[in-house]
Amino acid sequence: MTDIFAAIADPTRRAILDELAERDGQTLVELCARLTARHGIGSSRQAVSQHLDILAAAGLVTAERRGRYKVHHADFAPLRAVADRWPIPREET
Amino acid sequence: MTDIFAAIADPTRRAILDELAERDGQTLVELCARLTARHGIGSSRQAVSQHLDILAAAGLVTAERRGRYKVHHADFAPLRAVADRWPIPREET
DNA sequence: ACAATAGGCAAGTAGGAGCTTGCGTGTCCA
DNA sequence: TGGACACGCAAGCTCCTACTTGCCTATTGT
Repeated sequence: MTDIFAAIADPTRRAILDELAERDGQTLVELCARLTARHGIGSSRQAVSQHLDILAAAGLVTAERRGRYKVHHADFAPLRAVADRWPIPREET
Repeated sequence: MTDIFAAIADPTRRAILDELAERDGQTLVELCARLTARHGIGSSRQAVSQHLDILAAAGLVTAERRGRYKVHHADFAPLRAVADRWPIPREET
């Protein structure tokens, strides 16, 4: 279990979480395609795979094998540690 | 205004925010002393100063001159962008 | 006035993070 | 059954980040 703050520090990893939040259960190549098409991120398959490893190590992503595919799911629960660490003032005006 | 996610990615910077959350209005040398004493962080004065620059660039820290001192304040409002980006599930069961 | 204190600026260094490259393994379909 | 597809593993490279080093300015107190 690595540092969750470091996990969300990278823009590409944040885009991956954005993608999985919008459409859960994507495969690796699917993520690559949509990152390129919708986020302007031209990362290679290996690069995205390494990012997924880091996200998984932080507990933010889980994966299950489906035959020759590997389906990825996002779990945002660990982000509570980020949101609750400091007293964020209420949305006001 | 630099990346707020990168700003909170460093453990030393998080400790600085912790310190300012607990005791607002500390000076640079004060922060150095308390980081060493209470967080086991032996960063030099210049290192902490550079961290404060990064936190200020992210809008998380403001500072005001008080004679020969410089007093630092934390502002956690920008962290809403972090807490609100993804749907964090409610404290479960 | 002078020493001590608080902080600032800038160049140089070492380690790590992200990416690539190349090849290997397992699964599905025609 | 063979080829295409989805993914895994590992070494090498590059660039950025955190830190140090050295010197400087400004303010305070005696």
